[in-house]
Amino acid sequence: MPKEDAPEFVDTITIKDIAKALNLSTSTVSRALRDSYEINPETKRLVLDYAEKMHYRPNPIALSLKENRSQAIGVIVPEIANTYFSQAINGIEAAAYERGYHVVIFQSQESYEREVEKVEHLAARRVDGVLMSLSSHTFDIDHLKTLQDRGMPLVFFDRIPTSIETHKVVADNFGGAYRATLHLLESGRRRIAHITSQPGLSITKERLSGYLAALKEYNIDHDEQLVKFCTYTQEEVEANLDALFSLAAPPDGFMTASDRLALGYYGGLKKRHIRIPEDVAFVGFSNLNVAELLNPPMSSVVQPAFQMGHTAAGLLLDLIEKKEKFPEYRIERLSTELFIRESSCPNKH
Amino acid sequence: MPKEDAPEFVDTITIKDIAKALNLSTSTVSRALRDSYEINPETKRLVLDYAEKMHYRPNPIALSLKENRSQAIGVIVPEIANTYFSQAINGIEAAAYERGYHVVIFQSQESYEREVEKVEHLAARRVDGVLMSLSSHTFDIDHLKTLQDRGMPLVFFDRIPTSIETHKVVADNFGGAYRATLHLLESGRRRIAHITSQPGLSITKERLSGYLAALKEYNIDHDEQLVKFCTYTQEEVEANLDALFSLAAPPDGFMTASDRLALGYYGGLKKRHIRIPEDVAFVGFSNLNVAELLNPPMSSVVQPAFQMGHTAAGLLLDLIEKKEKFPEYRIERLSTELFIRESSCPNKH
DNA sequence: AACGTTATCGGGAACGTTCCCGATTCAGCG
DNA sequence: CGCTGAATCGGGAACGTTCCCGATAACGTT
Repeated sequence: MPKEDAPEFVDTITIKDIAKALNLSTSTVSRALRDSYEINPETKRLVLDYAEKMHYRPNPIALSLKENRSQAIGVIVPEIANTYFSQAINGIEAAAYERGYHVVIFQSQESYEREVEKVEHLAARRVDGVLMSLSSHTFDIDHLKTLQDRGMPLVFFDRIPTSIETHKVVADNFGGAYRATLHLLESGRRRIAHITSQPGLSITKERLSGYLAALKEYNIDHDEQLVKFCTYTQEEVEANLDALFSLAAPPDGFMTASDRLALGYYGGLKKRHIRIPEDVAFVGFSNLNVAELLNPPMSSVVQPAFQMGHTAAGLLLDLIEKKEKFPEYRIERLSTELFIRESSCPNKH
Repeated sequence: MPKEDAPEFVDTITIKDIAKALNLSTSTVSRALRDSYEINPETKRLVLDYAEKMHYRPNPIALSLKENRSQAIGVIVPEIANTYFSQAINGIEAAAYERGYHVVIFQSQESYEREVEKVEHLAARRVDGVLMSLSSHTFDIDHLKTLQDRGMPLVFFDRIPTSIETHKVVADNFGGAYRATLHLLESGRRRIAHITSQPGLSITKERLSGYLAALKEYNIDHDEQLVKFCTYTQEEVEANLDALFSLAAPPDGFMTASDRLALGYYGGLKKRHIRIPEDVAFVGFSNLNVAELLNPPMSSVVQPAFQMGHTAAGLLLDLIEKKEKFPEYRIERLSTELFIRESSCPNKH
């Protein structure tokens, strides 16, 4: 629907204006600006000086139209207001910046519909590639398959799908969960609850496996009542805590996935006056920079978020610039680190 | 530097392809797609069906080139990995989304040079408007003045400049600081340190005024040794704490601005085993969602970050769409809220 | 029968840039 | 002296879309 409002007259100068002013052709100006060898040095100077004086800036939109690329990569994350993702985005931005690309950030808000929508948008905007971390409600990934089939370079990080062939960057979720659980077991806990995200997500499965592997090491059977798959509402936190603590054998340890869940349950436990670490030991899977300042300081498995974003973006840019003839898709697994703090220490005194 | 690599063949269909396939002209197809009255309903159906079948999506880049606008607004914030800003961005995204705009996010990383660079980029990319929060090292704002002079709609939020006339959205920094300081005074503290950001920033000045106004209420003179202007390094935290606690009369209360500073000094105090609130009472100026889980729970002045982003984006879009003939620039001041928690309570027992 | 209307469509310019083809000049060569 | 070939520049198409201006036919009106 065309509006009748006049276009903004951001007094921007074009190559055509320069040509007219200097009595040259647009081709000559264009070549002078790109420092082509077939332009007289004097003419070059003339053009360059005038362009400088008039603050000429090439129009990237015209470029995009011509070259069919935008020098921009799209990023879709579940939410920005999450320590892990904002750190990862920092890494992405750094990598993109180093190689002359822009970053366009979208949020799926953990919603499948929003995600599909954002993917459509990015495709329409002709970004040169897409970096994704799946929403927790995404079970069907046809939208991403067709995106890739259409030739769009695609790289996943953190929350990756299993059924798409491309580069993927993940943290060592298995190892992190394994060591965290083992740590709880070593400190004498035997009823360890695992609070995690949607069962469909890759990270959920890997962390669950790590958790189970540690239990097996201690010959402890998998009690399904101790594993809670969560969305992110507060009511759910309460309901799950109710369920857990009305068990005949309530949990004496918590191993939670993600920043959000860790905080939600940390708060939930404190509200119920369940003491940490006396009553239950607690390890989060989190990138919070305030873990140490919490009450008590929270043990947690930390992912190399910045690094993950950086590598993911690097891989995507390689794909875009076809550094490799036959992209042998690989999966980068970056190691996690377990920080042990008071929340999981054996009772003091 | 043109590369010889073949352009991606994202098999995307254009209006020209449809025209060729249906033996029509591009004009007809274009009009059919826009549901023009002067196109035969049958032809319309034909075109629409074919377009649907072939997944036709208009090329926004071509549109941008023609209309000289991008349906996108640019946002420049000091950093994304900051609770306040990521919340504000959420608000911006929501408002933009409601009105059919995209959001392109850039970080200045608290650096003046980066900020100038990002502003240049946004101008070159022909965003339809810019939303800004100044970096802490930005003292000269000529880059923004010329941006505005060139006709780019511009709205500031949070960290606003004084010498540019446009819409601005801020929190009630004065009121927040005033109430926070008053609260500390009421609980008996008399040597209240104020830790704040760079003196050049608007928010710094306003919060300082609030702090001073509260002191005046209690007839307490302004002791400049108690006010620390900070950048954000850890060494600085230590140095400032050293200075403060080697005073003849060390502080018995802290009123800090920003998430970063609050956390830095909270941690610094704890590391020195200075007890909160016994030795010093503490109030932060922060949007941390974990304030309650800290040790001890941290009192803080909370800004309506989401709301601020939302209104700022709304004002910008009004400006872009020229809803108002003569934009009477105004400054929206949203109220802050003081949450009192244990960190500033009078000694218990 | 000549003309105005209406409905329906096509041609082509324009947005800013690059690039393929030429076109012109002029020095130097045989 | 005519030809080759650098050196230097211009014309115009193309990217995908919209829109102004016509063009054509089939009508209905006097």
